[in-house]
Amino acid sequence: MANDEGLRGILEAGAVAAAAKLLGCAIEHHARGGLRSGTIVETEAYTEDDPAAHSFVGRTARTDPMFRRAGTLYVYLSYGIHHCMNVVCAGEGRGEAVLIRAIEPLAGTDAMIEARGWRGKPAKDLANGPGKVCQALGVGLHHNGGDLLGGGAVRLVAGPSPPPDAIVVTPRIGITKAADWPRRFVWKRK
DNA sequence: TATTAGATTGTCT
DNA sequence: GACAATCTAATAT
Repeated sequence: MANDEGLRGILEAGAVAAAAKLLGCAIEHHARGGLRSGTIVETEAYTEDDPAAHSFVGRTARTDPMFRRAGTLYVYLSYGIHHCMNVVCAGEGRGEAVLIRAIEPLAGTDAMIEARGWRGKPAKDLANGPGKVCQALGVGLHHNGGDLLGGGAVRLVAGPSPPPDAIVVTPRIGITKAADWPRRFVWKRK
């Protein structure tokens, strides 16, 4: 585990390395209604040489935060209805980020269920997808460009690292380019 | 339980 | 005008 300074260093090391080490860390959203947080259990790395990455096309108005310094929160809207959150990695102008694909509810589970209209279904499936993570945590486009390490409403908190043998690397899903790149990291528990 | 098809909005060419 | 880093629901096994 590491403190905020340690986290920043991990992020600056690059998206691939950061994706593996972010497993076990927690995302916190400090809102008026209460604290909502979850443990990161699935990530996906996007680098500047990745055809599937938004940054591959170049820096645009939408992907601008992705080119900022490590620790920046990058939120984008997908398919017009779902938003996904990323942790910007590397350094200024690099265009690397880690997509938070899934978390395990830690605190404020009731608020998540109510926000998502989840009706008595297993909490395990409450945020097991990129779009669900944002919706469950209440993270929206207005958080885009924020600093996860700067004490904002949305924070990244260090947590216990899962055992190396519990980390599974698999091909990516839901994209049309370079989908077979093994850059999806899943914390598999037994 | 696994697989297939449809929905829906912003951004880029 | 077309595409996109997805989710949900319904149908088949």
